[in-house]
Amino acid sequence: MSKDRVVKLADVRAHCKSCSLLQLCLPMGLAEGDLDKLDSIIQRRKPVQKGEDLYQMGDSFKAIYAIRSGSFKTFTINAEGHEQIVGFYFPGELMGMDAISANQHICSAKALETTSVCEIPYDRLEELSMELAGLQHHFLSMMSKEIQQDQCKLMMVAKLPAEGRVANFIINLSERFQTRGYAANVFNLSMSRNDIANMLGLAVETISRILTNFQEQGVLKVERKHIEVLDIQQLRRISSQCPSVAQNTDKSTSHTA
Amino acid sequence: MSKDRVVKLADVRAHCKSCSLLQLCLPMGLAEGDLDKLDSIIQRRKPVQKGEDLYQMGDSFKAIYAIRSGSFKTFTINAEGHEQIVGFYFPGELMGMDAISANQHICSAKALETTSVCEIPYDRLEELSMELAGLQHHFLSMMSKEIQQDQCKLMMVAKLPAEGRVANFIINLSERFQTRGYAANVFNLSMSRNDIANMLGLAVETISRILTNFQEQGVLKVERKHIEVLDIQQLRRISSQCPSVAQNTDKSTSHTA
DNA sequence: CGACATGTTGAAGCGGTTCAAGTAGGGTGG
DNA sequence: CCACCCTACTTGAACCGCTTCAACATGTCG
Repeated sequence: MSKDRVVKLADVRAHCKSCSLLQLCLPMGLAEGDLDKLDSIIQRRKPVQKGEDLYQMGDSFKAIYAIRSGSFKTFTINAEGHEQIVGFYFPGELMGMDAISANQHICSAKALETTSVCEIPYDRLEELSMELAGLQHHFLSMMSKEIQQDQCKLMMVAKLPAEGRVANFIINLSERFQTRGYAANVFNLSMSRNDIANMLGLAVETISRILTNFQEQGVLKVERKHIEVLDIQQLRRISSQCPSVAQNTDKSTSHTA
Repeated sequence: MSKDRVVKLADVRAHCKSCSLLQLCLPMGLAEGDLDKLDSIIQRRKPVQKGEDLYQMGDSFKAIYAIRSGSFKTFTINAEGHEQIVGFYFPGELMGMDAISANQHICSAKALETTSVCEIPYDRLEELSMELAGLQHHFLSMMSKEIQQDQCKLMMVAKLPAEGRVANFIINLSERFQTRGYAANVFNLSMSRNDIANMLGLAVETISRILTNFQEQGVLKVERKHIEVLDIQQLRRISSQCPSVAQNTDKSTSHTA
């Protein structure tokens, strides 16, 4: 579709080169020429409408997706038909990396709002990674970061009481928005209370009560989906306080260390 | 051990080519010649003693480690000095992939028993991956599998009640042992009850009680670290039963789907 | 507007934690 | 070899954080 010199004006803004997420997303750190190579394999999709699935559990794995705008939730459906949310994804983030191993998607991805994505055919990406060391490194790095973040979520859900989880969740969103150039202290939740509760392993009512508490304590201002962070320090305090639990200073296995 | 041509006798068994974990580990699917190339960059360490750290949180990232025998736990220490266990690792599995992104380890890895590892210098691995498509693909695949497994853990901890978590944990171990050619129904826990509790987000006492229950119900035979699985079907049933929770059939965001 | 989904608030119940006490291995030194 | 100690593990009972159930409030969309 790309012409060259003369015509592709309207086209341009859809390319990595002119994308504001360049520094976050897969092409980070690539030289100009290499960027073009990556750009050439990326396909753009029409926007995914709110509630629509980008891919579903069990779909064969064809591509990694980078989000340009909007947001997704990823989730699995278990035997009883219950949904378990795995994560939320925002602009500049990659989705689908969990599917490489099994060669099929193990989560579904549903748009939380009208969302646009770049589709990166995976076989082409592997090929190109053989050629561009920078691309390979950065892709591995993004997968590594995904591992890191999943492990953080695990620790949060395993160790923090309800308040801590919610505080942690808000801080995490705040930081991700900030990284993308949005305000750190004012933002909108694109996901429902139900989705938040589900991911954090809590009941919806608990989320509701905690948000109300935070508001009463002057930590947050909450109005439906609109969140304003008033006291980030306090949020951090709440999110890092373990219940009590001396539990494991671990003199156990460490008769050497 | 195998006597080969003439020379490298004692050496041979330490190489990928003759390693029984070949089909699980990083070199999976490589051709003979390529295998030698990978083999040439791998350094072998002397065994890590029980309780000794292979690496610690904050250490600069130099290498990925493949386990040859024994087991590790990985964990972080939070602000209050409490340990949070991230995972357990067994022969044929890779550790340290979470460190690529930050270029430093975000977990510590401690040997649960005397353990031997192969050290794979990461810069050499990236270089070699540029050359060998099969290696690149398989490495990405192993990272993808790590993501998958971390997400499974998250869902388990977020959704299952205590019994389900323990059942799930046992099944997971059983499957991993089986894949490695050990018995699926009889094995030893190299980690303490404390470590199990920690990873599952439960109290030690709860683990103890649940194991006792399982034994009384005839699902397991438990004797200290020795576990025998008597009724795997029942274990699966327990591990997949959500508490009650219709919670999220999600007619919500899906006014399209 | 009416209908349905989402979110909030209150009250009761329970699963799992916490606290407390006791048992049992495994290693060490006498 | 046994006595001892330390740690891991087990068991019981009280407590509490979160869930569940129920009712209501508020948006949102056909």
